[in-house]
Amino acid sequence: MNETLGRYLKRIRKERKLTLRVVEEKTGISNAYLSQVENSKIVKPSPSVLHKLAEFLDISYELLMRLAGHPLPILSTERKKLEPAFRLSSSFDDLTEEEKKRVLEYIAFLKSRKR
Amino acid sequence: MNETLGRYLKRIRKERKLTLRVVEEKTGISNAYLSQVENSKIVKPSPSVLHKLAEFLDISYELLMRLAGHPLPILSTERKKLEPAFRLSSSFDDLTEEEKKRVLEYIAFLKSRKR
DNA sequence: AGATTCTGCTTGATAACCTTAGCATTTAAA
DNA sequence: TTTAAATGCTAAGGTTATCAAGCAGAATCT
Repeated sequence: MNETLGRYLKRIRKERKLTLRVVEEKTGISNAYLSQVENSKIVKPSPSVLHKLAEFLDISYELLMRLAGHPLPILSTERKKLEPAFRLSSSFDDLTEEEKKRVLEYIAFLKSRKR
Repeated sequence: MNETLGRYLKRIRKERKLTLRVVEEKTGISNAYLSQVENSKIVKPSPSVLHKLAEFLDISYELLMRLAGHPLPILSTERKKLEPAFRLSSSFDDLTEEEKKRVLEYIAFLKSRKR
């Protein structure tokens, strides 16, 4: 199955170990609605809803818009030239040593699963 | 009165000397609906509708989104202001694109948890 | 164990978007 | 001038997004 808005959002939420009700509390979007979005009962949430989710989960609003099938102002292909896909922002430096370790462990974990 | 979506669209259409029905023909958006939008009976047309209008009238989709009150992705000019990117250790490079994305999301999440 | 809370989900209601049909006035054709 | 077409609009209805309430099973507590 290819990546869809609902599948993507559910995966991210699970990765963050968040419940539907926690997301509801922080974003104001009802858990009932979130459930429907995650299970693709709802096709096109409004930009406003997608923006709240992107902000709280700290993921790309632009990606959510694209997954929802909303037209985007600037082609993402053009934008990728400005921001090479896989660079870490300098905010990595802001992490504590403990957190940096966890990131590196997470990378190691991903690699270990490859075989 | 300050500039609203409806007022702006009506002004542009008049400037182009187009009728509601011509716009309907070319965009597939009903003249009835267009009338309601122009007279602010409708507050937030979908991004899809705004995109069709922007294309046909040859005006900025981004501006229409802003006038409609839809959140916008970060503009490319603002994005350039972001601090220079920073590369992680070589182990990061061995990951697949998908895995890199997850790592970045995880870092972003850790950062967001701080406050 | 039994009780209580947590979690994801479904159902029914409301609101907003959007269309089809049609009306009133203005414009243009005859 | 009479008739026909064009134009903007509104009313009514369908479609879709969104919420409030509540249910069933899982997890947790006592």
